[in-house]
Amino acid sequence: MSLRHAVLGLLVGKPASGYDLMKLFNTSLANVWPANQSQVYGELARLTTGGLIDVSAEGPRGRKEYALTDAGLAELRHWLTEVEPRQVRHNEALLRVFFMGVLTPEEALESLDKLTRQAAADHAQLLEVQDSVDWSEEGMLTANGRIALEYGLRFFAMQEEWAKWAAQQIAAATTE
Amino acid sequence: MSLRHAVLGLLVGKPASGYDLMKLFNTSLANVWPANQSQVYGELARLTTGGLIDVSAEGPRGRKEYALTDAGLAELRHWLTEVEPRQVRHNEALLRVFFMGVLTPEEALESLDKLTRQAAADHAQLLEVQDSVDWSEEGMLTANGRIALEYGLRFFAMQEEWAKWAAQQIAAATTE
DNA sequence: TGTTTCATGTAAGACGTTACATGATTGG
DNA sequence: CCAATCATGTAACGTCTTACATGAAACA
Repeated sequence: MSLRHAVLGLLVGKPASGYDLMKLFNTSLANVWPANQSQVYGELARLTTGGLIDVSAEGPRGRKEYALTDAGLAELRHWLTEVEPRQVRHNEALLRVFFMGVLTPEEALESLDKLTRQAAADHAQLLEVQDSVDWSEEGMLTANGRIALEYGLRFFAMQEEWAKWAAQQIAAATTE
Repeated sequence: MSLRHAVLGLLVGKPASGYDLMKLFNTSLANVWPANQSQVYGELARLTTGGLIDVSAEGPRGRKEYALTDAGLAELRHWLTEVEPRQVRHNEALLRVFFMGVLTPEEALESLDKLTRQAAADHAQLLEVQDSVDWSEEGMLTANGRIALEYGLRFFAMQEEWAKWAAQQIAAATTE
């Protein structure tokens, strides 16, 4: 049920419409907690019913701006401090590695090479993000955004190194 | 739809019952592609209907052993070589970092410390797995299992380092 | 005036989780 | 004979994806 907390978190400090939130999900949270439009609008309705957010303003084209209520902030804080993070790792890349044995060594190497290139590309893209963001602005998303971004950088670097190493292992076992 | 491919992959070379598969999901694939009993039995029924697997033997207590058909192996190979991996990263730990700004610095440090300890514990657990597995046995799961395990080791090491670094950042920004 | 952007919502179906329900066989 | 293990299946519920449907306002 973390979508709920993603929405609450994005509303901290500044009211936003479903449309605004979608933009945030597609940019800031794209690599952290993806969500689509149906999900967001549905969650906004449920959060409103539950009293965790409310409509703070209405604008043109039926625009509704939602703001966090006290109960909403309390729920977010409760989740952050009291609720144990559940770590469900569905790692499709790893699943593919597990079954790489049904491929020929050539196919396996090709697929690891693809992974390496993908990781390198993702890494480069994050570096671009890092350069394009104005880190001088103060705010929760920029302060902790930098820390989250660093995670991404380290993650992709690790993935790239690992994929290269894995390819070496396969190559070594093949020529053996 | 990777559950399907996880099941197909586990059936490569050796028929197994739903019960057998559950054990594999809870051990080998626990950190790669978790699945529960309902899911597995449901998927076995669907794969049988689709002709990707078939009942190769029946045993006591209604035991049904399923084996991969040619079509099933072809589907697995197709998935591994032709289907683009979709990378949906729902990273709850990172989501929490994003919204850490609503916590006091003390609370934030506490939560990063918890992450550090968790990563260290996970790392240690994998090391135990590494030591307990008999790597001399030849087979797809052991060959590529070692590569997948290395991924886990590197991943947890990275996570631990990163969480420590993040705590330093927070601490530095606080005492500033 | 026409295109783009803003803006919200619903419906169908796939996928996943938890809990319930049942019973045979093995081993001590 | 009793407990543990083996073994399968269903039901209810919640979440996520994809697609459909609609229309107002801004801008060129």
